[in-house]
Amino acid sequence: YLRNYPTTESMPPGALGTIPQEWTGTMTVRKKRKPYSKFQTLELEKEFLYNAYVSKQKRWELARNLNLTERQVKIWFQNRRMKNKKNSQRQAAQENGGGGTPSS
Amino acid sequence: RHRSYRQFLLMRERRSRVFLKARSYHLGRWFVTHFTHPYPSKDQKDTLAATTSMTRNQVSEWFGNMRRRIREATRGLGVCWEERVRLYNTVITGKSEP
DNA sequence: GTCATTTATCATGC
DNA sequence: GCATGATAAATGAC
Repeated sequence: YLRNYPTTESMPPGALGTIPQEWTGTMTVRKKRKPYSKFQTLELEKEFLYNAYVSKQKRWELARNLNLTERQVKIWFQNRRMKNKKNSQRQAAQENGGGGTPSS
Repeated sequence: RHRSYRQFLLMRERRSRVFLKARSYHLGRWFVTHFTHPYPSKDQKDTLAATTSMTRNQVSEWFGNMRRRIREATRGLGVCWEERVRLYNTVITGKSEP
């Protein structure tokens, strides 16, 4: 079933392959992750508490006020929803599986 | 059994980073050589699918995602695909254009 | 638009 | 120094 597939030998060394500029032969790097400031996180959390899904208008305002891009705000809400979900699942599993006090 | 074996192979393919990188690069090369119209036809998708061990639908998804993500990142900036691709990473990383 | 998953980096504790 | 968790960011699929 395995068929031919392109190899990395045809690519520039160290290239990610998925960054558009690389396709033209330009060397690029993936964006480094920058943790957000306390203020930024707090404001985002505040809005998240109000609504887990942010509207276009709100997204634009947040991006402007927090000096982020709309893309970053969008991604933050995505990640935050996933975090929320994971936490709820863990809590539910703890309640069901543990069946009460886990210690002593 | 066929299904699970197929699934197994797909998962293994998916786990191979080298494969995924080369696959994207291959599709990306097609993208930049068709800047005037980066919308592969059905036949072109089949060709690309064959050379990358993808399905036609995966190829469609890939181009759809890429066009959308590039367009969104460079909304209001580039007028053509070539310019948008050139600007993409500088917009994402927030660095000023060289 | 979303979600699920993965990747890469930062921050922290040891 | 380095395991480990938290979390931007990227990616494939829907």
